[in-house]
Amino acid sequence: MLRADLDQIDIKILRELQADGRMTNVELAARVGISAPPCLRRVRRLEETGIIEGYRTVLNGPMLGLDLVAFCMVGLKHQSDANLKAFSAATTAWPLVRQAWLVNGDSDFLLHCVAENLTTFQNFVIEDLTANEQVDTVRTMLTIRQVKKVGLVDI
Amino acid sequence: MLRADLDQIDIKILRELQADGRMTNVELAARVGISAPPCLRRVRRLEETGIIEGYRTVLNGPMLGLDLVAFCMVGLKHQSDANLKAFSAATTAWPLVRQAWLVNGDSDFLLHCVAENLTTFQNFVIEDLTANEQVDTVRTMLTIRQVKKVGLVDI
DNA sequence: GCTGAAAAGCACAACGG
DNA sequence: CCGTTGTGCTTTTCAGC
Repeated sequence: MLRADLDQIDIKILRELQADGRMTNVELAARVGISAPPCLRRVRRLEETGIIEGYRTVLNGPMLGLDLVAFCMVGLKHQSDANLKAFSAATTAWPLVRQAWLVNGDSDFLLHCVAENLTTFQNFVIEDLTANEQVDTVRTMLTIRQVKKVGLVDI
Repeated sequence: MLRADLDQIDIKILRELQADGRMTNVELAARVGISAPPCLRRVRRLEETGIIEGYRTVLNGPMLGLDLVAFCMVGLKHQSDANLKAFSAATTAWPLVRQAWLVNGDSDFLLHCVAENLTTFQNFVIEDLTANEQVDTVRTMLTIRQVKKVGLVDI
């Protein structure tokens, strides 16, 4: 199932659910203009085909004592497939790293990190990241504030 | 309400809801070990205090024809407060930009962008981003693949 | 494909421990 | 604070169109 197989009602459903993932099926059906049972069938199909990957609750980091968001650009010593896989596995194991991308350009990986404070983050960079045997260079961008916080796919 | 005011049951609730934001209250209550009504009261309190910011449905980008994820590091000509605000407003208006951070270091902003393909993205960079009167420098990192896709806050 | 009705399950409020 | 109870709504299935 690809975008070509979605009609306008499916697109509407995805838009509504992105904005409010806990909307009841009855309200969703009313918003997209069909009755509840076919609406639920459409949602289930979108889930089964994988277009809907899941439902997440978004938490407020600062209220939970997570005051630092940073991005790390990491360059590896060697870019062999085995090294890329080994470093990927390492990022998966580090709880500070919330998302990681393999990228092109100057560095090899971009890490999106969240930590309690600067001390926690620096300890991670020194003790885990730069200490990792795959890692050659680390450049860090500390965030001051998030100015756009959308996450909605524009469909 | 801060993290200090959360007990172990609240923490469990947040963990469960992060992983599955559409879990029913009955199932959530069973998982955290209390009955449904007090569980729902806790969830409502977490919502009202803002620790729970909202519920989102996560979609699969490639299945929707969004095959390109990139990060742009943008430097402004002048970093006055008015310029920062003007550029922040611009990022909000661009649908390709899904998240934007004000950062320290070499550049001023980091943009997380999603586009259909390289052509769409290059058009955005040339026609919107570098054409913006605030913008001085743009450095782009195209992603090859996402190796860690968590999003769960480690609490 | 959709609609409509019916049964099962859930959310939510009220009350008592 | 938690738990129990009860009501109304939602979900979900199963007909029929």
